[in-house]
Amino acid sequence: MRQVKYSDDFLTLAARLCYIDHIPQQKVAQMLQVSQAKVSRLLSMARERGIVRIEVNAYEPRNYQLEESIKKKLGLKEVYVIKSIGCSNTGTEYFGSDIITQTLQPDFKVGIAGGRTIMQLAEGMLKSDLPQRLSFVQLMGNVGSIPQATDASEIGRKLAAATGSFMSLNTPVFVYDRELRDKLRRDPQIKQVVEYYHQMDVAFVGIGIPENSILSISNAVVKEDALRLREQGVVGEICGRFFDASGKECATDFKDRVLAVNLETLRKTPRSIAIVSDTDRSDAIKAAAAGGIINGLLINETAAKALITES
Amino acid sequence: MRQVKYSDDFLTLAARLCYIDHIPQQKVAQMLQVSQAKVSRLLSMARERGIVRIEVNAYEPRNYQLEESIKKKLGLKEVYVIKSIGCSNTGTEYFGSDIITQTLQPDFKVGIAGGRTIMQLAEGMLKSDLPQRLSFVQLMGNVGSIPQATDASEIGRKLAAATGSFMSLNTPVFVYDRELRDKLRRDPQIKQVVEYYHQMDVAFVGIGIPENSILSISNAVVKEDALRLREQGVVGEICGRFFDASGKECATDFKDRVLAVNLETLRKTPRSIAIVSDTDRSDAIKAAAAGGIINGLLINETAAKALITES
DNA sequence: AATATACATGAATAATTATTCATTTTGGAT
DNA sequence: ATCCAAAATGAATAATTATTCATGTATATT
Repeated sequence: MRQVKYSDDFLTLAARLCYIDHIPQQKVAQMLQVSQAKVSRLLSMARERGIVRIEVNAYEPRNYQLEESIKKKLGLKEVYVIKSIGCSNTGTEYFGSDIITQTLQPDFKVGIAGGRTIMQLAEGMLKSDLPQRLSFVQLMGNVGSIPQATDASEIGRKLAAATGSFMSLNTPVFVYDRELRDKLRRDPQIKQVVEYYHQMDVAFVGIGIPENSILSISNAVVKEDALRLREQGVVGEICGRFFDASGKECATDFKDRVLAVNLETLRKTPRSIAIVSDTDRSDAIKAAAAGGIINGLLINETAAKALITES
Repeated sequence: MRQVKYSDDFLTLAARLCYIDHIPQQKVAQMLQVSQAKVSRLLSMARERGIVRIEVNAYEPRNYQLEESIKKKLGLKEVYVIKSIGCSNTGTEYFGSDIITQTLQPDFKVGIAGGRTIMQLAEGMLKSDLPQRLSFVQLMGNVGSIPQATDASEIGRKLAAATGSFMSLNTPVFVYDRELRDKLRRDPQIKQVVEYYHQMDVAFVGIGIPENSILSISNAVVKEDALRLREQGVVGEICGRFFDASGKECATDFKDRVLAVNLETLRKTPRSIAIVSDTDRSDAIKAAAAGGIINGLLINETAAKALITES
C-alpha cells in the first residue's frame, strides 16, 4: 500500500489558488510544476477530503401550504406539491421522484401504471437511491402491440432491473370483447397477478381524462369515444377504468373489455398515489379522491393551483 | 432601476442542481428552460449573493518556526519564510509579494534595487492591492544600455504606474572610472536622488555573490572579476556594492566606479529588506545581516533551510 | 407617443476543466 | 537484482463553463 501522496497542505494550496484567488488551473499548474490534469485531480482530492467545501442554501422543492390546502379539500392522506420553476415542470419530476422514492422501503410491493407521467416518475426514481428488493407489478395491460416507453410493462421492467423484481400483466389493456376478457381473467398466470394486487403496499397511477391520456394518444380511445364517455358521465380515468364525479366506475363499453387492476382494489391499497402534471385534470383528481380510488397525490405547483382555484 | 429579476429561490434551485447534484449546466438549462449561458450567469449571481459558498481551509504560506530561528541566528528584525511547494518556488513570489505589500503604508518612500528576485517581487506586488501614493526610488544604476526587465528603473516605473511616483537614477551601475563617478555624483539631479535615499521608509534589495547575480548574468562582472573579488574577501553584493563577511564594503576596483545607494545609507534605513530565493547565498545573507546592511529578509523555505543548516 | 439608454438574452465562441489513454514510475514479491 | 501489478503521470482530447457579441426588451426621458 502506497502512503498518502499529497499532504493536506499541498491540496490546500492548490485549492486556495484556484477557488479563492481564482487562478486558472493552467497557471496553478505552472506554479506548482505539475500538469493541469494533476491540478484538476488535486482539486478533486481536496473536495473529497473536505479541504474545499461547496455549500448551497437548502432548496425547498415542496409547497407545504398548498399541500395542506389540497389534503384538506380532497381528504387525501399524503400530498406532495412540487414547486414549478420558470415556465417548465421539468424540475418537478426530478424532485418528485426523489420524494416518492424516499417513501419506499425495502421489500415493498409496488404497483405501477403506464403513461407519460408515471414514466417520468420512474426515470427520476432510477436516478435516486432506490431501496433494495422492491417488487413491481404491472397495474394495467399494454396499450398497443408495439412496446412503448410509456407502457407499464416497460416502466416496470426498468425499475426492476435497478432493484428487485417485476411481475408483468401480459395482456392488452383493452381486448375485443367481454368474453375474451373473462377468459383471460380465468387464466392462472393472470389470476396470479390479480391476486398480487391485493398485497401491494403502494400503487402509483396516472389520471387521465377521456380527451387526453396515454389511451387517447395511442388511439385506444378516439375522439368519438371521448364524447360518448363524457355523455356517460365519465370525469376521469385510471388504469383504463373510467369513473364518474363520485369516483364510481361507469358502465361504459370499455368496462367489460379492460384488463387492469380494478378500482375497488386500489381503494383498498394502503397507499394509492396519483401522479399528475397537467392542469386539465382537476375534476378527475377530485373524483378519484372523492371515491377513495386514490389517497395520495404528487402534483406540480401549477396543476395544484388549478386544482385549488377551480370550482 | 429594474427590480431584482431572479428570486433567491430560483438561484438556489440552479445552484443546488449544479453544485450539489452535479448536473451539467446544459441539462439544468433544459430543466429551467433557459440557455446554458444564463445558467452560468445564475450561478455567478448565486455565488455573489452568498447562496453558494465555496470555502477552503486556510493556507498558511509562512514557516513561522524557521522565521524565528533565522531572526535569532542573524539578529534580524523581520523575517518572512515562504513555504516551498513541490520542487518549485514559483508560489513563493505569489505569497511573498502579498506579505510584503501588506507591510507597506500609503505615502511610503520605497527603495527598489534591480535583479530577478526583485523583479518577481514587484510583479507579485502589482497583483496585490498596493497602498496609495507610494514613492519609489531607484537604488542602483542600470546594468546595461539595453533596458532589461530586471533593471531597477524598469521595475520602479511599473510599480509607480500602479500607484504613486518614481524617482530614477539615470546612470549606469558601473562607470569607466572614479573620476566620472565622482563627477556624476556632483550632478544636481543625481544628488537629489541620493538625498532622497536618506528619507526612505523601506528598501528592497537583492543579494548577489560574485559568481551569480544580475551583474554576472549581464557580464558586468565576469568570471575573472569574480575570482579577484573572492580573493579580496568579497562574500556578497548588494546594489553593486561588494562586502566581506563582516558586512563591510570591500576595497575593490568596482567600489570607486559604482553608482548606487551606499551600504551605510541602507544601514540607516528603518527597514532594509533582502529578497532571496537562491540557496547559494547563505554566507552573503549572514554577512549582510552581521554588518547591519539589512535588517529584514524575505526568503523561501528551501533557501531558509540552507541558511540555518550551513555552518 | 418617440427616443434613448441600460439591461437582458441566447447563439456562437473562447476559455477552462475533466477524462482518456499511452507511458512511466513505484513499491513490493520473488 | 529482476520482474510484476498497481498507481501515477501528462499529452491529447472531450466535456463543460464563461464570455463576447449582436439583438431584443423594458424603463426612463423627453
